[in-house]
Amino acid sequence: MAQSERVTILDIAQRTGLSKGTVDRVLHNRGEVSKKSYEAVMKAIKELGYEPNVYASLLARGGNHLIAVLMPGGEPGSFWDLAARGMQNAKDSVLSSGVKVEHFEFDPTDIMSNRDAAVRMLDANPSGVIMAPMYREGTESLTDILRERGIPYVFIDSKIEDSGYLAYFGMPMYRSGYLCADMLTGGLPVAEVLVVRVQRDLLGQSDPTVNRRAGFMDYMHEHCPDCIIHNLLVNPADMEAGEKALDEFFLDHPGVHHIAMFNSRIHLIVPWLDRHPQRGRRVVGFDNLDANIQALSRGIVSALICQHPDEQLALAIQALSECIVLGKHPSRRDNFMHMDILTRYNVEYY
Amino acid sequence: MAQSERVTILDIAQRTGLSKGTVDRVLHNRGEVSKKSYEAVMKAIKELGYEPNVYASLLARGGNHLIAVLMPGGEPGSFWDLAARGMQNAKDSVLSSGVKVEHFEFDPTDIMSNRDAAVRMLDANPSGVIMAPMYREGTESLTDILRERGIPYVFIDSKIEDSGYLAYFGMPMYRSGYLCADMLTGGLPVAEVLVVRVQRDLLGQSDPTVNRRAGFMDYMHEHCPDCIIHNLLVNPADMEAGEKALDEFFLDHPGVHHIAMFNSRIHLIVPWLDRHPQRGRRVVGFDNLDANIQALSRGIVSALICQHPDEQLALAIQALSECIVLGKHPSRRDNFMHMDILTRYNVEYY
DNA sequence: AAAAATTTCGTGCACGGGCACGGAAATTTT
DNA sequence: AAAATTTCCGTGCCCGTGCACGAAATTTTT
Repeated sequence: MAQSERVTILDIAQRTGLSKGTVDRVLHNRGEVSKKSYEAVMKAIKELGYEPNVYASLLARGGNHLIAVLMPGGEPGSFWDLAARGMQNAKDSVLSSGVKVEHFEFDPTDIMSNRDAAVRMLDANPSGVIMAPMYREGTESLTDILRERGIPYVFIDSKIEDSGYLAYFGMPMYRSGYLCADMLTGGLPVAEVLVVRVQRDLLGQSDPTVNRRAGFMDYMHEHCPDCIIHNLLVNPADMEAGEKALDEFFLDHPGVHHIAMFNSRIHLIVPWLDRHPQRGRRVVGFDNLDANIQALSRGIVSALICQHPDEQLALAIQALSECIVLGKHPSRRDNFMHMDILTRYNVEYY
Repeated sequence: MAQSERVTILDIAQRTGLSKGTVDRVLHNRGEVSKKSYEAVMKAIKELGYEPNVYASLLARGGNHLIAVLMPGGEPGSFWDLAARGMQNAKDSVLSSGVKVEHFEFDPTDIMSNRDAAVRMLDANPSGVIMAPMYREGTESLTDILRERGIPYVFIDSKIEDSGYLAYFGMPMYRSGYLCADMLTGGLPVAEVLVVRVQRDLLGQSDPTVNRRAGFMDYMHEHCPDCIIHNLLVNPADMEAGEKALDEFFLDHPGVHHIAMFNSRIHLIVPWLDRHPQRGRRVVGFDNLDANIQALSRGIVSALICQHPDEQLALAIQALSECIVLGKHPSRRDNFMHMDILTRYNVEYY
């Protein structure tokens, strides 16, 4: 049974004439080993092809690791709530590896809340961190600390360049805008489309949908150069005014039947679309929020482009946990999630 | 630190006034336990919420389990090859749980080859089996043996009813046909469509695409009742004749611009489409074979509906491994995979 | 050269569960 | 009721690694 002949720490202790304690010390290069025996052990490890037994290791350590997730909270059914759900699922799968996961929420509109959450997180002394960067300087000073302490961190949703992040999981934003345009027009010439956008008044916060918008515009220029692209700004906090604006717009432009939105809030205009079914013949939005899904299966929304915030979290947790427990580095640093196209006919098995 | 209070076998031994040996016996219901103490232990397990420590368990047992995968082999890039790739990936993730995965290939067109692979597989004495049922009786006699030996098995791709399978992972075939029709027509009325089908001459083998075809037809009846649906049979082994048939067909029906196929072989007609770009304005097929993907990104094929054979395998292996190692049963027995819609604009991040 | 300080190393227990062996308790037989 | 079974159960060692503690070896100091 050559296969069951596992090389253990004792084998290499015996081979070198040292004790398992010493071998252990070099394995974790935790010092207190003479150069001579260090090299002897390394040589024996190579020769015998030693590989540590993960189980024994986890058993002994008691596996008390913590992965801290620093990302916004959100109302039930919102984008970040979906992400949180994915986190919950992934939790169990790594719990058996002795890794716990804790969510440090903050208010995405409040920079102080972000700082506060970061401090609380550091106090918890995590072995790894997952974060959604929202404010550049805040994130940078945090990553400085993490790098200093040797704590690996991964970005989700968006990333900040040039820091030593372990991995990034997100969506190709530009490409998603391109795809959105294709889904909206069906590849056929369209005379006019309406893009509904959401007012942003948050200083210092970057708008992640700008790239998406760029992709959308480029597609239109390339495939539909004569199309008129209307824009309508809407305030999510005051949809009454928003609906009034829609009424007015369609009074002036009765020929528009194609509507798109670049963020996850397409559901905001669903009540209005419900009352004006002839207006939105083709409606495309983003993200599988509960409200969006519902509108999709009712046929109000034609298609949703989804990026699996839950899967992002799951993969991030997975990768980070492997790094912490097994010391493995992810095979790819930048991971672009695939974009799923959802229609009312494939949504039910989603 | 209430959180680090793991409930161990000794805790429940103490609680019941018994010893860990006895507790162990009931955990693996290996008998030699009086009814009274059996129930006491079970009660304590419930109350304390005991969960076995996988690592300790694997450490002690030496964790030598084998999952046998009984499914067809295939040329590189083919459907079953994709599945095999998914298997390879999943392999690593369970290897760390002490579970090995072995692929027992067979020739899907040869029933004897199937039998042969099944015998070889049984000889390997697996702890769990994953199989793609192709021949009804062969599969049934195999599952009889497995059930007798208490070996759990899961079906992928298609399933055979009424046997004690642990789980099933596959695609909702009917629904996929429905979706195919929607993607082909774009929800708009179409006058004529062409369905290219593949000749089957394999006796005793069931055609998994019949349900897909039914879904397609139902959609057309409901949304496009006036559409004429043409059928063309093609022999994959003789595409020269097939292309001639296509030439003839379009001579008679120059108004057809919508083409669909119900299996993964849309790539067969791609060379022909290449030479007749005006014919297939809208072409829809299934499955992310390399050849199909290529045709998609070149714009020859408009959309592919994909079912992730690789993900099927990954999930199946995952579920089976959890059952073997942890004794957990999957939360859902029949798992319909979601269907992904691929266009040339979202394919690159797939 | 002896004492002190420092570096290097070995020993032994812990982690949680599997399992064999033998002994105690309950049951059956004589 | 004592002996022989049978049923049931407890003890103890093992899996391979982590880590604390203290001892041995080496170097530095007096």
